[in-house]
Amino acid sequence: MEKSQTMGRPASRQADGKVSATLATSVFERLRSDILEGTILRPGEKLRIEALRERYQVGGSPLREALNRLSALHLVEQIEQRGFRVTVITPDDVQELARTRCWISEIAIRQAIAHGDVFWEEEIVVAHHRLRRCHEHVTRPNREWEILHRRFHAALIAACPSRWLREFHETLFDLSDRVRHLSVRQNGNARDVVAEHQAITDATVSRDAPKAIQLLNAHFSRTAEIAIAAMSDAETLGGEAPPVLDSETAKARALPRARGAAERRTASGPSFGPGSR
Amino acid sequence: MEKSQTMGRPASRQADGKVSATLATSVFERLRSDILEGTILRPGEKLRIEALRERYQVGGSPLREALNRLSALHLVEQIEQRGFRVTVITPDDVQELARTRCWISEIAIRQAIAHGDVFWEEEIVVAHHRLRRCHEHVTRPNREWEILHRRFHAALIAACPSRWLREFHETLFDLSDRVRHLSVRQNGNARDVVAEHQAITDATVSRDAPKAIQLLNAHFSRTAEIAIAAMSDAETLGGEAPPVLDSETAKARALPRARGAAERRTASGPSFGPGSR
DNA sequence: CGACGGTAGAAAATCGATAAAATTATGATT
DNA sequence: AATCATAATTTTATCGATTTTCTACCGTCG
Repeated sequence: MEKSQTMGRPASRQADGKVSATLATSVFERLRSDILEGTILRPGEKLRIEALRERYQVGGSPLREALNRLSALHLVEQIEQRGFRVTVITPDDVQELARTRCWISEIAIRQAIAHGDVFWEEEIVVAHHRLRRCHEHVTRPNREWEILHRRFHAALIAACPSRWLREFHETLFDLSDRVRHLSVRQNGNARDVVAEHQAITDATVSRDAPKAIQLLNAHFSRTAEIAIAAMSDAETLGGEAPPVLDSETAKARALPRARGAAERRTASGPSFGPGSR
Repeated sequence: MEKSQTMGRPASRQADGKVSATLATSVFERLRSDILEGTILRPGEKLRIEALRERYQVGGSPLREALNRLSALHLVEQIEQRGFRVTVITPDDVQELARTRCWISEIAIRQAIAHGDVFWEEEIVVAHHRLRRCHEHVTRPNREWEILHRRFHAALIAACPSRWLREFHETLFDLSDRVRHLSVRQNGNARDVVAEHQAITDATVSRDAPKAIQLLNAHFSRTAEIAIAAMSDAETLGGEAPPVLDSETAKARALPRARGAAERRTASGPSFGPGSR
């Protein structure tokens, strides 16, 4: 009987120091994390309020608020009157995303190099050091590495004086991160990421803007190439497969009244882009 | 007694063709519009759920969803546990915003010029023609002009192949538009906006990217300068009507105890936007 | 045999009542 | 006057009721 109070605002575990002040923000972050990770919430997946309420143990209100915020970041898409679903990604999107990243980061890194002080330089070095150390300790990229990787790229442009540019950069980083996670299974390690990051660090700290831009562009492009290759492999076909993910919809009905453990369909659905062909 | 149904989903006037499919989207658009206009919802203004419910005649749920979306666009800022308020703008923000706009639009217009086809060119010409015609018919900028102005700037970069860039552009346009409205009162018209738009159109359609970029940058910079000047004026004057940003803070400092009556101006008025057409 | 239309059920969207936690204002006390 | 306790307000959140919209199914008709 841990559910003593029937309704009203539940106790917010603020003393925890881990959970956010509001449930809406908390579930926003958890959803975001799960979408970026790509293992639980896959592209195209329908996000039914009831199911999410069950999974995240929150009410509908904070859940909807979180989904609305996520839709502004393009991590979920909302179709009016038809609810939310995880945003679908096509190879074209990945290409477009990578190009946009190059453009945005070019400006951002140029501005950062122009405005950055000594502290900024040091922060980059530290961030890169931590990232590399993490790479040495654990072979497979893990959650710790993900965080450090994000921090490193943020540190590079931290001195960019435009908060909007920094934010756009972060938004694009999120989307790319998600793409990378979705395609990392096939990816062996024919890529020396550590060396790439080292080179980027060196060029940036030594204020060589053209070099840093060139290295970053290559970095992003390579990531995109790997992802696109992985997506094509997964679909096992050529051409633009329309991202219509309806496999679950087909088998969703048929249970008018019995839905006790019927939420399991997300567990076994392996298809990344259950190709229409 | 027109309120026969007591609760549940209210009738969405979809047949109207004007109101959005969901109340959340509808109130989102109305809030956005009111914030951009700047006359009703002023910078720094506290957005109390109860008051907004009254004003927009909606429940708390769609209202919170709308506010969450708006906070992702930086039109309102949310402080956890302390609610929402209209985002405050400082002269520094305006400067930063203008610079970012220049950077983003530089890439966008360059890409648009590189990828645009004949149809894109024609759309620009049409958009500009409509904007100019509106200028001739009505002296003072009105809602119609605002829409056409927005469409014109969107048309310029419509051929940019990156949807993210187009969206960033629009976000920044919104914020700038808001700044402009807040500072347009002082501004006489020592500025030939029609000529500026004409020059931008000509340069773009004739595919002269450097020229178009230079003109756009000047266009944005001029807007920012006027706004910053107006903001300084307003601050020194300290009047009531001028766009004193952060009015709440000033008010709180002046009269720490009398805030009951001041908040009531929004009571049960007829929803301001009668002829939104 | 496939397009069409009606219908049932599921899901989305919304409101109102309720409630707890947090913030802010108020008052009392030293 | 500064400080702490208390009251009022606001924010955040749950739940259940309710209505609209969507979707799938099913039988009919061309």
